[in-house]
Amino acid sequence: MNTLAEENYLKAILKLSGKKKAAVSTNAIAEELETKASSVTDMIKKLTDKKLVNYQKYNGTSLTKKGHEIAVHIVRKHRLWEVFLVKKLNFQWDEVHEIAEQLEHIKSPKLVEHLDAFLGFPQYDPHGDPIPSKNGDFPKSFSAPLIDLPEGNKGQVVGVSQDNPSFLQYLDKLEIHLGSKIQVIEKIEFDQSLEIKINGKATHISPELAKNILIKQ
Amino acid sequence: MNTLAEENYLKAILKLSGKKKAAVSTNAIAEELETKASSVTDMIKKLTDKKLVNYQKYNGTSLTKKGHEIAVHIVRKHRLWEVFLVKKLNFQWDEVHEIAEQLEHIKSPKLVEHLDAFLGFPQYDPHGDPIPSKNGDFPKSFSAPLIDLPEGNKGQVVGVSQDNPSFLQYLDKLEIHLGSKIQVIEKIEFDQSLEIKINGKATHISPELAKNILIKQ
DNA sequence: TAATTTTTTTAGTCTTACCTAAATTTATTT
DNA sequence: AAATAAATTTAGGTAAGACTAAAAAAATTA
Repeated sequence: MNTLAEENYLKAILKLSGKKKAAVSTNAIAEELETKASSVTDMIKKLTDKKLVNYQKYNGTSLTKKGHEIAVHIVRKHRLWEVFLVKKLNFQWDEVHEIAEQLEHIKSPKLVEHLDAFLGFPQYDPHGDPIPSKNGDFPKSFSAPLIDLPEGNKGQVVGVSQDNPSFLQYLDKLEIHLGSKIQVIEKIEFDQSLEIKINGKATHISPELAKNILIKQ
Repeated sequence: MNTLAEENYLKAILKLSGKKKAAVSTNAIAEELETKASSVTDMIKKLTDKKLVNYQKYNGTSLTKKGHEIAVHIVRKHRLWEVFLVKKLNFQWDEVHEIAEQLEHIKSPKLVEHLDAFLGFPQYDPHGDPIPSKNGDFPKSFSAPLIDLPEGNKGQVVGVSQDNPSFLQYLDKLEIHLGSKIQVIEKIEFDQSLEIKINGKATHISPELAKNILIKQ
């Protein structure tokens, strides 16, 4: 069994290595976990001993098969709990991340499977992120950042690529939710900002925002 | 905010001190938490500094008002989660204690209140134990151990005073559940065992069992 | 390529929460 | 009341996981 700290390291490495499973730098992990590089080196050595990561001095860290499985399972729990909080306990989508950070570490395989069934085997969490199955498979999702949508095209919001509350609250204010239909009216070349139409209303949004909204056409 | 270890100590002291809020011995705490007396002394000093317990060398430990509040709140969370696991996730009553031991430490006041509402503000957990309110008040319950019921009398099972799985599974086997009606046919003076009638069937049970079944007449 | 900067690792500490062994206090017997 | 036993505390140590400061390696710049 793994400690809370170990689980958080595995999760951070998964997040940073992305789909290509690239090696992750010590500094990147330190920044992600808001800790110091020296602490990361210590922990990485421990995870290496447990065969959860591959590590060579000065050369970055990647997850082993076992480490990857564990990390994905934590993500599964995190996202299932988020669905529970929003769908069953009526939380807002910007309130659930922190609580799910705690709940994801509860250890009981049976609990996860019962929760999954209770929620009706959801495929996406309240932010549109895919929920891995029991076996670690992610549902396929075809989406792209709003900023890549060509001028004139329409699409539907299927996810967001951040979960910090201020970002999510701003989306709420703009009345942009999962399922909202957005049309790109104009792409301003000067600063990459966008003129969009949402719920019939025209709005102007920054490229920073548009990068973090995921669209399915 | 308190650590997991601190919370477990407060909970243990609450459990051991009972309704009279009696001072609890160092050894009793050590046994309850399966640790050593010297470790208990260490932690009690820390809790004293935080003004969560009253402690005088060689004279036992009791909870302060603040310590009592925290401990009761943990019990509240534990029991609400047990209700959730049994009522919503279809767990058996002997499976939930361990998982609730983890869930009770999740820190989010809003989560507890939303969960309480979601469950319909239950007053008792799946073992018949009273769930303290948000303010720490326990619902009144009039119950007594089955062993104290006089010969011939009938009563209804409203609770159990243990939650270890082997005890609960044995009750299931005997078809004794919350709400079951029991009549004491005969009290055997020799070994304090009981002849009882449950669901029309006569059964013989040990005094050890009868002490841990709570009855309302 | 040499010098400088950045990244990473090592070495040595700190705190939490546990431990064992020994000392001390309290309780129980004789 | 003295002797013994039991309970409790103190003293000193350990492992996990963090830290700072210094050393070493790698990357970048001049």
